[in-house]
Amino acid sequence: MLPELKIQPLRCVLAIVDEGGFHAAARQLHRTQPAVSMAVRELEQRLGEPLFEKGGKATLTPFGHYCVPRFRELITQHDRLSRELWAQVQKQAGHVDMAAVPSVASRLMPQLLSDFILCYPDLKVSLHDGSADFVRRLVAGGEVELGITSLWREDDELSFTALMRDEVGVVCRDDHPLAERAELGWEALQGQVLIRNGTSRLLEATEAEPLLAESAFDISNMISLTAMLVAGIGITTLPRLAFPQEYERLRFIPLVDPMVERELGLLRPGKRSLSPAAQAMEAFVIESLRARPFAIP
Amino acid sequence: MLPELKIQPLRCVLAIVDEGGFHAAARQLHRTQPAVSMAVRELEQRLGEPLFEKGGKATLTPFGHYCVPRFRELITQHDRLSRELWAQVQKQAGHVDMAAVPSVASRLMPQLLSDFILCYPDLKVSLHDGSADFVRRLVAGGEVELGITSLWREDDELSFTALMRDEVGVVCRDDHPLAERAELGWEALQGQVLIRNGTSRLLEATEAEPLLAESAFDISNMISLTAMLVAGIGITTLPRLAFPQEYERLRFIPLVDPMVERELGLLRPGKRSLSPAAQAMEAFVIESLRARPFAIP
DNA sequence: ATCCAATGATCAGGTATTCTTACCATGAGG
DNA sequence: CCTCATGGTAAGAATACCTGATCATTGGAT
Repeated sequence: MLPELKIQPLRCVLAIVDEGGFHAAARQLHRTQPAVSMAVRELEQRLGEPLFEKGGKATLTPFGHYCVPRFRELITQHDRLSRELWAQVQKQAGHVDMAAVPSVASRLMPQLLSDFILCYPDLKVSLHDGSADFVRRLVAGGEVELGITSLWREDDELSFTALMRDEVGVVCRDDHPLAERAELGWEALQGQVLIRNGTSRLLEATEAEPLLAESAFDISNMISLTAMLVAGIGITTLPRLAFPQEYERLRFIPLVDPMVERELGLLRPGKRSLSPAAQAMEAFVIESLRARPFAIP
Repeated sequence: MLPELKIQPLRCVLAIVDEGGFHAAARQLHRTQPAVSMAVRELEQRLGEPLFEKGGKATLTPFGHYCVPRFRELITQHDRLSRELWAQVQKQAGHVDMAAVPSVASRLMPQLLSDFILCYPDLKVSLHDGSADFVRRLVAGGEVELGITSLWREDDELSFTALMRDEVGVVCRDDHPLAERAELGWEALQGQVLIRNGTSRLLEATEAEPLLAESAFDISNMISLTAMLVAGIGITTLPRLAFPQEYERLRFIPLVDPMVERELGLLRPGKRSLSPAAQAMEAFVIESLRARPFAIP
């Protein structure tokens, strides 16, 4: 019933009008002149009404005059869309929603993002941060496309790419008896006031697990935790990256017996694919973190 | 450089999304399922980015989600335009600019237009009126598409279709000595006060031409002319259709010696073609006036 | 007047595109 | 385990499309 207008014939008509002739139009369109003639004729008989006068010159009929601005409008819309999609695919535009664990968000992401926008100046990035589980839920729920986190629970809906090792150490105030030690074994911590935190479960299923039973506090908030450490109330264990190095009085002593480390990496939806912008970010994150100390090759 | 998006593949994508599957989409589009698959694949590799996830079900990628509303927008625009053009061609919409000589405009057009809009309820008509020469100039200049007028000068830019004969007669007041005559020859008018008007040149090159030399007045405005006739100041000649029959005291006496008549007909651009709406009007005018008294078959 | 250059139109031919028919792989449910 | 649904794949056919050569007409120049 309704005629299906194709883009190219419309473009032909506009070219004829703009260039003022079939030959010139053909030149502009990189076609031969008969192609232009036939495209127009096909369009005309599809519409059931001629667009150009029959005699010699390329003159519009009244109906043609009526059509041209409308054709031009549709072509403009088409080209705008085409350019827009192309920009997306070429990563010259787009948006990435991502999430990271707080230590990564504050210690790695600033540099990483500022490098990223140098490569892709027109991409926009939104960064959420929260616990590893929070990050996992954001990725699984599709609210963000990528997460940088540590994974402890396998999930076949998601795919995890390990990128960095982050060793666990003991954090205490500089006047603590253990503060000057270069490294520690877990036995040295027995009897100490140990404050649990969100990362403490890394010690589970290791030789150091008995320590967890002794701990009196469990502080998940990082600000509160550091306040307690600075006040000398106790000690805690943290991955190195989560150690708040901006506090002068706190010390980080690697735990070597047992050696405990978390694997930080990139979490992405396993089945679903990524937006072009997120693909760029994914590749960029992997390349950046692989080039760092403690990287997992 | 920029990919040329075709309408049909986009429609495929929307159908898949709306119907929730390739098979259902194919059914809706009256295509086979492989055609849909291939259309999508072709579009995807033209964009350089998949729109649907690869595994089994018809699920959009993030890029697909990004595209669908934009595709829908473009398709909507396309369909709107398509419907609009179709309505024009089918004469279900459109506009006719036309012009007519005053006698036609006031005596024939009211009925004709009211009949016309019964046939084409959605067409709009603009009617201008003026002297025959004014009508000719409007048509020649493209300001109106059709004119109904009498033609005395040939013009190969325009094409004229004669439709009605309109005989010239003498108009006088009911108490005039000639008022009761059933018909007149030109000799009977000698010595009368003859008022020229815009139609008087019809007498030129006829036996009655000497009368024109005697006339003292030349009144082109119809209101003024009738006022003078009603006042009994003189008599004039007019085609029957231009005779203002609403004035009870005026009489129309056919001039039979010589028999003078004008041909009223339809004037249209000779070379240029007409808009669909004007084509409808042209055919309607010809058919209507051919069915009238004094018609020229 | 006559030639000439330029314009569109036309037609035959080959090439691409795009549809269909038939068949395959996979996964969910009985 | 079988069946029915999904979508994907391959080969043939129909269609659309472009090209190259040729023709008819027109408007200037000579």
